[in-house]
Amino acid sequence: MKGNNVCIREQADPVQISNCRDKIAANERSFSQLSGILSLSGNEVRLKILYLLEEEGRLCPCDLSDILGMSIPAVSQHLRKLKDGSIIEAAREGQTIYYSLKEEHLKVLKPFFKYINLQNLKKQAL
Amino acid sequence: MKGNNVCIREQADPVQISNCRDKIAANERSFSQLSGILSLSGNEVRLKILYLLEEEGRLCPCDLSDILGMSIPAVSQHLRKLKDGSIIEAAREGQTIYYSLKEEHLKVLKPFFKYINLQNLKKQAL
DNA sequence: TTATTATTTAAGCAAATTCTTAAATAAATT
DNA sequence: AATTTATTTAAGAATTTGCTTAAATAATAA
Repeated sequence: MKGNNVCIREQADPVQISNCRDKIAANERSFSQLSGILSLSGNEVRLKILYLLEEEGRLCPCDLSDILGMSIPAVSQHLRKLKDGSIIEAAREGQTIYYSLKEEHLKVLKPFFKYINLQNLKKQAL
Repeated sequence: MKGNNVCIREQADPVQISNCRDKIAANERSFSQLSGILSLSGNEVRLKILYLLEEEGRLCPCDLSDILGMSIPAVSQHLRKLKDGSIIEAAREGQTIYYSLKEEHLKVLKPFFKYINLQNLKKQAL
């Protein structure tokens, strides 16, 4: 960011700006963590995967690929991102690997599932 | 997606898979809408902007640029995305344009602000 | 031990994201 | 009318994302 091209508003409130800077600085970690979770959930395929895991308890890459109509490597790569973000966990059972939601970030995710199901109810009420 | 490279599990439950497909199909619009909001909020800069608008009521690009320490065009382009997504709205006042949160999607956003403030309280409790 | 099944990994590519810089609007001031 | 101020827009570059295809693991079955 260059110094010029900057507007120095006369009406700007330096106290407000300073307070805002403090608020941002005080929550830097939270913004980083939360935006991480949100950007993972903000992909339509991954949001569907999370919703399905909530509904079904656990699912394997093979079934997810079947349900979502996309290739297994594509699904697997989404699952890895979610796992890297500590949003889901894997449990092996023979050759099959079952993925499920981790408790850790469920509080952030639950409202999303509620939103989806609420929209569905509204639709059915018509 | 190619037909081969597909695993046809013997233990796969065709009824479960069919039900899952139905659930996804029934909520296609909701997934699209919600993932849109989440991907907008999933950028750290935009999440900060949304948080600041919630805290302050309204802010202009100039002040946001100052608070966040980034160029005005960069901020302006984030604001446009948020406006295109109906998450914020603009109100002109002379040369200054004030942005604020729209009521429409506040229900989805509110938990994020609560999360940030809760983390902050936890930190202060130490 | 060889083949099959379920999954992951890696390389490559097209598209999307996010910044920078420079130029264009648009309102207020001189 | 010309200048300043606040903001947007556009073009370009670096990075990230999300798929495809092919090859690599890893467990089970023949």
